[in-house]
This record gives sequence, C-alpha cells and structure tokens, in this order.
Amino acid sequence: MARAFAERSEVVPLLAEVFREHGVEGASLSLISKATGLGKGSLYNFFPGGKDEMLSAVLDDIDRWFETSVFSPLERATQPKDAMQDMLRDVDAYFRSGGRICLVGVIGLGAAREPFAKRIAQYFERWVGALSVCLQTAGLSPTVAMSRAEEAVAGIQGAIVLSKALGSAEVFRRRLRQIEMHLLETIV
Amino acid sequence: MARAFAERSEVVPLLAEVFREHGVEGASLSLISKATGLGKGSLYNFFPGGKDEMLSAVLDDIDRWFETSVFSPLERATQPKDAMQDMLRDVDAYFRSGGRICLVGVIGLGAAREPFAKRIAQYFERWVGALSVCLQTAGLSPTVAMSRAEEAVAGIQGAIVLSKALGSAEVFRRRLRQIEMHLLETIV
DNA sequence: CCAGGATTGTACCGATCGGTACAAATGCAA
DNA sequence: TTGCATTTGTACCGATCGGTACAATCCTGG
Repeated sequence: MARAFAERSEVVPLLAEVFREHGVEGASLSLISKATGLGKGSLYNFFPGGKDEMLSAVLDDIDRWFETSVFSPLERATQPKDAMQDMLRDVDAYFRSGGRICLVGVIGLGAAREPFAKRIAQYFERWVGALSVCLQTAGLSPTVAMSRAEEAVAGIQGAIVLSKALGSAEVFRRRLRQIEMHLLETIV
Repeated sequence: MARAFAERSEVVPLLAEVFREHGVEGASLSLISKATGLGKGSLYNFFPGGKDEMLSAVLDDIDRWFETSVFSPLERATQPKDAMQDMLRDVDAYFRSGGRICLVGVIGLGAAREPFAKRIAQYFERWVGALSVCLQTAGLSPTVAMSRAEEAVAGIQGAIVLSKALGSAEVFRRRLRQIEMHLLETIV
C-alpha cells in the first residue's frame, strides 16, 4: 500500500483557511487545489464526496479542537475564574483577535446552512452549555448562568463581526476584555 | 419616454432579500431574475453595472433606512431612554427577531468585502457613534458611552449569529432584552 | 394614428463551476 | 527487479456563471 505524501488530516487545516477566506460557496476547487498544492485527483482521492466532504471534515476538525481546548476544560474546571480567562485567551488566539472569522457562525448565517444546521446548532449549544456549567461551578444559579453564558458567546460572535467590519483587532480585544469583566463579576 | 412597470427603487428591497437569503456570491442572476420577475434585459436596464451595482443600490437603501429610522433619532433624542428602547424595537422588527440577517455584517465577514469595506466600516461606526451620542445625552461620559454603545451593537450582531444558528427567535429577543437592560442601567 | 425611443425577452458569449475518467507516475511487498 | 495497487496530473464533461447583443414589443408625445 503506497504512502500518501500528505495525510488527509494535515490537509484539513488548509481547507479550513480557504473556506474562511473565500466563503463556502466562493472556495472553488481550483482555489482549494492551489491552496493545498493538491490536484483534483488527490483531492477526490482524500475526499471522495467532494466539497461537501471537505467541509464536513473541516467542521469535524473544528469540533474536535473546541471540545478539547474550550468546552471540556470549562466543564471540568475547579477554578472557574481561571478556566474562563483561559477560554478567552484561547479564543483571542484562535480568532486572531478578529482577523480570523468563525466558520461555524458564517455557515449558520448562509444559505448553505441546511445540510449542517444540526451540527452548527450543537456547536453553539455546546459552547453556551459548557460555559454555563462553569458559571454554575462558580456558584451562579442555572438560570443566571445560562443567561450570562449566552451573552458571552453572542458577545464573542458580535466582536468578530464588528472588528472584522471595522478592520480593527483592538475592537476585538476591547470587547473580549469587557466580556471577561462581565463573566467574572459577582463570582469568586 | 416610456414608463417603467417597476421603478428601480421598488426592485431594490427584493434584491436585498435575495442577497440576504442566498449570500452575495450565491445570488445568481437567474435567482435574482426569478425573485424580481424581471428578465436580464430589464435588470441590466435598471442596473447597467450588473451585480455590483445591484448590491451597491441595496447598501444605499439600507444606509438610508438606518439613517432615518435609527441613527438620526438616536442623535436627536431628548429622551435617551425612549430613543434607545425605540431603536431596539425597530431592530427587532427589522431583523425579524433573528430570522433576517444583517447584510452589512455578512458582507463584512466575506471575501467580497474589499469593494465595500469603507461603507461597511462607516455603517458600524455610524451606529456605534449615534448610540454613543444618545448615551452621552443621558449623562454618561464619552468614554463610558462609547464602550457601552460598542457593546450593544456587537451584542446585536452576535444575537443575529446565535439565534440564526440555533434557529430560535426567542434567543434573539432574550438577547435584546438583556442589551436593553444593560444600556439603561445607571441612566435616568 | 404613427413615429421613435424606452423597455423587454431571448439567444448567445467565453469562463468557470463541481465532478469524472483515465492513463501515467509512484512506492512498496515479494 | 518485478508486479500491482495506490496516488496523481490532466483532459474532459454538462451545467451554470455574469454579461452582451439584439430584435421584438411596448408606451407615449405629437
């Protein structure tokens, strides 16, 4: 069995970047081919299902990253304050202070949403849920925790939209700082 | 001089809806033609510049609406509290409680941003600025007003993303209610 | 009623889309 | 080294893209 020059798994992040930069519909196979250095033959060898399978693999990759780096740590946190600060630091790095968009969010806004609607909803439910658990660990009631978690996640998404539109990383960081303040107020 | 069956101005809202539902890249001329009931001939008669001019006309229309319905009332307000509540009511109606997306926001996130980057930035600067003026009228310092205005506008954008992803109008309304609380706290 | 410009549908353009076919190139087991 | 399955580049497919050309149609001023 011949070895692949590029593992499927190492192509996925490149795909993700193409989807982020050109949108799902705008990411043509020729763009993808150029960005990955892979011809159509290789692309369809790795992803027989075409663009849909590529996007699906990208979403899997994103899910995995957030699960291990964001959601799980929030839920398991014994020091909620530290966990939430870690989350915001990781989020700032992941979205490059607003220079990188949230692929899940933009797919959710687009017309090609339907095939992925369930996964997109789960991503945000999971995020809000994990943050809510963390806030409850800090002593907040389920109701208040849920509300504040939803506010924080929406705030992050809004920060991406606003900072991207204004072309300002400073706006993103400023929003994140405010979200942090708001998450931490009235807890230990 | 022959009269037009459809004024250019009455086609624009239909165009806006097509762009919102299918995205700027996904809104093909055939879709636009079907949605407006106009053939390519008429379309290029109204908009000789093609899709770009259509999108530009849509953005003009959006600017005009927000200017008269949102920005200007905020700036001229003598009762800041009422003005901000009116804004949030109008925003809820305009975005159909999250059922409708913010076209300016999504263009700002996309790759086709560059030709419209300046206008997109101005839209958000104008929104944040007008809200900030209103908050200053209510007695807040420029610094605090600016920060709170930015938070509110980002919150609205985030509410759209989140509610659309979750398919829940209730999420949108809940976010808006919280934004209202936050805007109004500590003012008359 | 008619002349002439405005408006319209339709056919068509080259380019590019996502996807398929397949032969040449490649790498490993024996 | 040889045999063979895998991997790859490339040519090609029908469909559709945005846009143009233009003849037929419509409306209205005279």
